[in-house]
Amino acid sequence: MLRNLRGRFLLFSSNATKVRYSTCSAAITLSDEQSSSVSLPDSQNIPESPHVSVSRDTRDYISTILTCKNVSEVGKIHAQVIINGFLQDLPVANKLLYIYSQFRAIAYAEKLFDEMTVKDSVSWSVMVGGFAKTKDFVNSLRVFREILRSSLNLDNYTLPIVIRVCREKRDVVVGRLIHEVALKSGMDLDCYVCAALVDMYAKCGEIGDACKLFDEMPKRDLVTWTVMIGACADSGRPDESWVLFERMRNEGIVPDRAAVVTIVNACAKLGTLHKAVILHDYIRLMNFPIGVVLGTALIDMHAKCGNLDAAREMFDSMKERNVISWSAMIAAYGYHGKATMALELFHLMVGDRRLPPNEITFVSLLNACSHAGFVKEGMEIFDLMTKYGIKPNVKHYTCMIDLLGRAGRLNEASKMIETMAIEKDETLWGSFLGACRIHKNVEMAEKAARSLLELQPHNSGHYILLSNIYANDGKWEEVAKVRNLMNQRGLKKVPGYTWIEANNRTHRFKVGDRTHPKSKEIYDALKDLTEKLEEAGFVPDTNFVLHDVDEEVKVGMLSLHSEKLALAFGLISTPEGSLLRITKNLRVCGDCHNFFKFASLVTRREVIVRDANRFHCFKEGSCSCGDYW
DNA sequence: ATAGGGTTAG
Repeated sequence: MLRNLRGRFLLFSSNATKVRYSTCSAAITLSDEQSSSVSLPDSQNIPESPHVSVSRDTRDYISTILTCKNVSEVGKIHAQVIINGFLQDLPVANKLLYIYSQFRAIAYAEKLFDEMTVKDSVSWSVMVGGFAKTKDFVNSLRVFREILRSSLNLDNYTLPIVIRVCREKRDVVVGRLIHEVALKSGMDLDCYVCAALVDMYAKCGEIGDACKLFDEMPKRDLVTWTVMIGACADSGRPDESWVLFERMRNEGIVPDRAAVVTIVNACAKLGTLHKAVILHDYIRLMNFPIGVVLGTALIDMHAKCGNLDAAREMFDSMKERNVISWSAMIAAYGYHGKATMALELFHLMVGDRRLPPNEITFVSLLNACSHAGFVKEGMEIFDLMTKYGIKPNVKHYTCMIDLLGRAGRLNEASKMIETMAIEKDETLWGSFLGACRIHKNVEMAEKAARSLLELQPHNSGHYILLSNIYANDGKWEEVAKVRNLMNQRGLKKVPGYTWIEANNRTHRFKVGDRTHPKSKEIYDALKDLTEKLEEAGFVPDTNFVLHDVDEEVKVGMLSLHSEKLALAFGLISTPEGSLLRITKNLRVCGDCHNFFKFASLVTRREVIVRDANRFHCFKEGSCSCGDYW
């Protein structure tokens, strides 16, 4: 029978290559040997010859194919389909194609596809999807191009696949081309296609196109809303995610788990504690089962909204945790300045739990060490990476440069940069430059700045940093040069903003802001506070003012920093002794950091400041970061 | 018969 089958099979594959022949005959051999272990209708009655076929209908075959647990089982059915002459039956053949591609057995699918004498748009679509599933984007798009060249019509099933391929490749040029082709074809694009397009544009950074398409859609379903909510969060507008989520629910659409995870993620980016509380209450109310993914998202949200205890509570309550959950919790301790807890958790993870860490776990850990000034521990962790088979990438090196640099070990940091065997990026040089600034090393700073301006000539932050360094060194000519260069290139300083939550509302301040209705009271309170702090020993650090002006003017400018205005506002508009939560889009400057320390002592207030990438918890005159700001 | 969205760093 085996010979019989193989011979029959070869008739169907006259153009088969040697490799293809061997793979397929192997499948048939396997299925033959295992026939007794697979339960199939009529399995005892496999005919000796295809001509004495016991006829089974299309639906029978399809449901049998769907019960297959692996490729060899499919191969067995495949053989029967051939024997009984059902390969001409398109639904059956397409289902076989589909199941092969689901098992990522793309070679089998391809061979079957080549053998099919009749194909329809489903067959082609399944092939496009099969290649996409195995991340073979080149072939996926190749098959799609063949569809375009053929007389087949485009359909709403193939389009989402290829659009997704463009998303994965971050190829908005091809993505837009496909969009245009689809529009020109005159077909109606359904929700699947539009959702895929919105997502593709958003992930490629073309948020304008994503919004436009979303607004113009006649109908939006849950996935479309979810995609748009995520798109807003990814493009730095998590406040809009929140609004969209409410709008969606007002339209009567009930979120599912993926939608909830998306909004939790947006809320993490938003960083507002009261919204985090509302959202978690809502999730509890709706009785959403909290699995690994949602649980991990909630850990991250609570931590980034400043509630480390709630994050830990979530972590402890989870029945199942993966590397991502552990890494999220380790990272949370890290940016809250609790390096000891981060290290402890890591040792529990790799010790008792025997869970292998990944490269992100190590970024989180190294970051924890640099935030807390744990130089020795950081270096140990860095060495440990290789033992887990993880090669340090540029992010790990950046943490190390940060760690060494902040600790004042600029020579070691510099040596590390020189000897590392990987390509250096702007974040790495930026880290080094920041350290040079803290420790006022002009020569090293110049070297870093040169590399930086070469890599990113349009990032104004680098120019500011360099001119600050020159200014602090009294090199006013150099300051002017850098400033001119910035102006020539049409660059502006990124504005610094500070937000503070008070009475469930968020208030925003910028330098010297006078737009707030309570402006007068804020400035009075700030003046009053500054006097008290100076009595307690606070000395303004004018190193953090750029301009070539008198000391007195510099002090005046320092006092206008947005974080100080926000602090003053918080003090007068919240009950005495209550915790203050402040967010800044850039890094808090050294003078403000010191100011907040004194303020926490004098006002007996705990202040949590979340800046560009870290939390600073000020309490009784000190900060959780131990001044490794 | 074939299709779209969700978790950790920077």
